[in-house]
Amino acid sequence: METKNKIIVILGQTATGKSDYAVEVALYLKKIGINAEIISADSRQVYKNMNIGTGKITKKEMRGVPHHMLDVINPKKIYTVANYQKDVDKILKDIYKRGTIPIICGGTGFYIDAVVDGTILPEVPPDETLRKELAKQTTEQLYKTLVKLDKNRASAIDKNNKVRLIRAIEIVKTLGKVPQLKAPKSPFEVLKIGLALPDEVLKNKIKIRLLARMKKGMMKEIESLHSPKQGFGLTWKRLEALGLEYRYGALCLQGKITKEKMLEELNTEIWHYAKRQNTWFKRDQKTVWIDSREIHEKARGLMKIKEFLR
RNA sequence: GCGUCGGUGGUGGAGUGGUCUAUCACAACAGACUGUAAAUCUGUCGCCUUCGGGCUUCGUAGGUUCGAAUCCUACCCGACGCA
Repeated sequence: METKNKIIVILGQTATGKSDYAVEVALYLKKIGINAEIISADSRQVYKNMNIGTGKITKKEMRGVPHHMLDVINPKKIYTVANYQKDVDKILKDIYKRGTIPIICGGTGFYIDAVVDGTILPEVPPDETLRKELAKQTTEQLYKTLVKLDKNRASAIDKNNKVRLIRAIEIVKTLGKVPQLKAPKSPFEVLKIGLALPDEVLKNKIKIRLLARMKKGMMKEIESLHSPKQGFGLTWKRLEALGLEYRYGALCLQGKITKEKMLEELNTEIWHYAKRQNTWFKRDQKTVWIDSREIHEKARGLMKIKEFLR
């Protein structure tokens, strides 16, 4: 059995049941004599103390399967794809050394692909001072600047996308230009399994899940993240930047919106997020999609995985 | 019953004689994605289309006008006030 350089990816929109399925897969593999370890690919689950709002898997739910990339950093700090890529590369090396198989499981497509495709990101760390300076300018000015500095890159970025414009300028300032993102041959052999649900079913699941999270104490969690005594003392601004439940929860706790409004807006925002995820995932046509409600579909996924590892 | 205000596209809400299929926001749908990616950004959004354009909309029915979502009349509906 050759597992070196093989990666199983389990992806899908939020609320499709990825985490559970990943554990199922790992347990199944164990039964047929293969040890697997799960690597989370979730841009928010990397943060400590963000559990309910991110739907982080619990120790019990892991059922003894090793999990990585959960709770790796203080939510005050900004963690990026580049950090993720480096951390996971290391974990992958260890996993292969142990002779086990990695299962990358999560909904952050950008993170998954950065690892799996071996994307070469420009070696330019964020420069907060420069960013603050540039942020003062209008997008129009920034766009003009970028056109002057790197016409190629400018043509690929929408002139209204301030975040991207700033980052591009930041790269140009140290590298001279934004390097071509070569599509290097992926160092890995990858099987992507995608979990899917019909729109209406997913919308409903999102709704139910949000209410369940409220019951579990989501608001308390957000409140304590904000509190300097119990938690990390995250500013409201930071919480808002973390998005979805943290953003709207923070707005509600500040009294900027009512609880009803929060729940209503969150439902549509989470749905929007799910659709954005889908747009990303659809790009890779090789992904094997299964309906996560159907037991035989899940079994089909297991068979695909078994074949892949042969 | 009388009076006042109001009825605009899936929703909220502009527009008060021509440049109106009708600002804008939301929702809906599609898409982008080089260190914020749960973020950031774009497009479509009455109907038909051979993508040139064609056809029909602003409570309903009439009318005025070269021309009406916009003015007039009647009616219907809603809110408030007076009875």
